[in-house]
Amino acid sequence: MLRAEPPDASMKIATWNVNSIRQREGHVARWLERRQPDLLFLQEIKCEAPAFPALAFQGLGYQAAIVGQKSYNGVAVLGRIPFEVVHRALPGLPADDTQARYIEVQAGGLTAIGIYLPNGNSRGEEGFAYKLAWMDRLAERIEALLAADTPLIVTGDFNVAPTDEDYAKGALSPSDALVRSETRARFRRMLWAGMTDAIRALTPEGPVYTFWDYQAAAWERNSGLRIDHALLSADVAERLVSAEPDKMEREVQQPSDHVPVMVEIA
DNA sequence: ATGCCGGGTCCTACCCGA
Repeated sequence: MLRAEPPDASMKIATWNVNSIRQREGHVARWLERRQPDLLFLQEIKCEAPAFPALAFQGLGYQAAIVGQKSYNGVAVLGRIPFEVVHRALPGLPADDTQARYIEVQAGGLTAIGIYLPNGNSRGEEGFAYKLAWMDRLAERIEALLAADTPLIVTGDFNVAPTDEDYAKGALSPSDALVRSETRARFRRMLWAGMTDAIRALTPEGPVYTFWDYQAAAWERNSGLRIDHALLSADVAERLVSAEPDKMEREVQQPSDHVPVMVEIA
């Protein structure tokens, strides 16, 4: 007689904005071998699916699902556990929106969403309005899943520094789309809906950056931002063991400007 | 106030990032 599947003993879920997967294939492969995540969400792969080096990752035991786009954006997930893709675009966006920024999967008893949230600094107020609308749709998606008691993690490049502790002095203008009050209000809406900011749950104070600009010696001056996040539903947050950026990846040759962030769930 | 660097692409100046 088969017993019901017990919850997975432990899961490691990571996110990484790689700033071109073709430039960072080796970095990702080495990181998979070193850190062994169960799921790794990627952002800014900057290519369509046929150009994604899926075979290289398959050789390391990881299957890929790709939501590609030429030149800009593009997200993917690599998994060493079985997963099923359930959405390849954020529900509620206009049908003619072709920007590749969202992937939703079911894996290990969870719903896991990887996002590349619009930056909002390009194309003036129109670009900022696009960011805010995207955040409204994301909050609605989260609220719908929570209303159905779905164990949930939403992770990725949010392009939001939630508080003034989340960016180095001088790293951003107060009018930047990453810190504007309208942006932060929408991030808070996701927290108020019931999501836990995993990094801040374990490190309530002080700088915990995930991004350092290539320019102006930002890494050397530790002029960073905390904009890559993992938000957890309450039942998942109860199982939270660790949530940290891997700063070693900013030291390597030709790094991404973002480092990976990994969450471990008991 | 702008560029700094580093991706991308109609391959070469320009767009985008945060």
